[in-house]
Amino acid sequence: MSKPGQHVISRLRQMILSGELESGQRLAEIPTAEQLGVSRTPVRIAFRTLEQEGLLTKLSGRGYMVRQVTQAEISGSIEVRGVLEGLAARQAAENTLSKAQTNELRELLKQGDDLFAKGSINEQDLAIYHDMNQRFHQIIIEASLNPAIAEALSRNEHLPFASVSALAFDRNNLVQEYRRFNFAHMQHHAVFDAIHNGQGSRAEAIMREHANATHGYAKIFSQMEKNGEKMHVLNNINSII
Amino acid sequence: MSKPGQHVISRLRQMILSGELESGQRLAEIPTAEQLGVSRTPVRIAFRTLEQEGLLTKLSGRGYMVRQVTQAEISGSIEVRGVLEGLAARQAAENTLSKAQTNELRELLKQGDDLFAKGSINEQDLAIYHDMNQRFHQIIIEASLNPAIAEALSRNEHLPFASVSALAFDRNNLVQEYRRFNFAHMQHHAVFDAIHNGQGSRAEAIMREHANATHGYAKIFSQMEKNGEKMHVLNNINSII
DNA sequence: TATGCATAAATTGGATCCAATATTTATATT
DNA sequence: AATATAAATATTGGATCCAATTTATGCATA
Repeated sequence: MSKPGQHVISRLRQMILSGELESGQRLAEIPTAEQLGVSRTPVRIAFRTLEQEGLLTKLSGRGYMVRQVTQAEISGSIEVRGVLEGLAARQAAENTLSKAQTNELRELLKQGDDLFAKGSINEQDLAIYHDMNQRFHQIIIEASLNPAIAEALSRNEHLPFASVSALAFDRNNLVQEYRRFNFAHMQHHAVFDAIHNGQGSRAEAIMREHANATHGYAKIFSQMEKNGEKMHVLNNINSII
Repeated sequence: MSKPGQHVISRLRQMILSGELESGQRLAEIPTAEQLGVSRTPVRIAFRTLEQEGLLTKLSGRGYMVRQVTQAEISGSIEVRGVLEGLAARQAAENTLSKAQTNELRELLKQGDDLFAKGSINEQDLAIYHDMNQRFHQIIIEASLNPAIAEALSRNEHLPFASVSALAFDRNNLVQEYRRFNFAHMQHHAVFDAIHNGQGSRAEAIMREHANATHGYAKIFSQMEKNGEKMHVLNNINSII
């Protein structure tokens, strides 16, 4: 049996993000504790932590609920991420990248070039690009030397406003996804160039536009919502990020 | 005796923000529980909550510590608040203010005009302006209709990057504070005008500049730090906000 | 005197019991 | 049948005990 403790939080978080616990589903301490094979104490702490992370909503007197997010909230979150990552790009440009950061960013861009050179992508390519994209953004946030950015971002990291990056939600349309991600990749090039040349304002502007591309996915969710389809939002979102 | 429960969190938070618990001070569950007259359980939950709020730092195996913030973190936080409040101003302009919001903002600006018309301010004026300023910013954040902004801001609300607003830290120099706050007040006018005229980009730019004015206070803290003075940062910051 | 090891102390983590509160259900009354 | 009231249920909140882990201390040894 896996170690208990802090792991209850991770386990519940993973269950929410994977969609195993559906958006809107109610959770009470006792049944959850029994299900996980632990006592109420760690579950209580986990619920409060996940509530603060924005993954659970408290229902006074009736337990907790897996948070439901509306399309408006998704769009708003995309905007927030845009300005925060834009600030990161600006400050990274002002601070100058370290040699190691420059090298790793160049390597990531190179790998992306190879990926898109074929003129088409498959699901595996998307998975690869997903990881590369995450790393790309992470480096820039680190290079900003502003821990407050990561702190502000962490509140919403499970939400869908992420930069255009990874596994397409609608994987059936790989032609469209190729265009989408190839364009995002070109934006990465532009962001890097601006940062590398110390053009803070330019880097910020491109990064904000880059983040806005994610609105396309928000629209897909919106459409699903209208069609009455179940919106495993947190799940899908997380795949996209 | 006051009701226990959720109040342990509020009490500890207030003790930290007021400076009663000094920055860097260690806190353990048992002594804290005894001091507050409760059991360990609510204290445990409170510690984790306050850690997530950024008020406590966990020391593995040695309890918790009231968070210490460096001057660099303060400056970084000011920048973060700048872009978030800038976004709020932009979106408020795009959404159009409600009649009630327009009226209240106008009333606040009018009261500010009266306050600064005298050509000087005293401590009481600063306290009044503090409340007015908070309300001014709150309305704009609400008018953005973007809850993600408030959510991202909440993570840092106890930190010092706030908009130039309120009780001067260095209250002895009231002439300088008059200039500082009068200028901030004029920026409020400009932000309102831009929002009212639907000029989103302009509103955002002014708001960002407005937030940057707070850097002046960060420098004061920096100076104190160099002089080896104790930096009750959270306390002072909170008074300034 | 410095260092490594063993022991003691401090501290958090988990489980369980009891208390308080809010919600739901059932019942009686009009 | 609708409503108010009361009982029952569900659920969280707090206290306390025990376990596990980490840190601090002291002692022996080189």
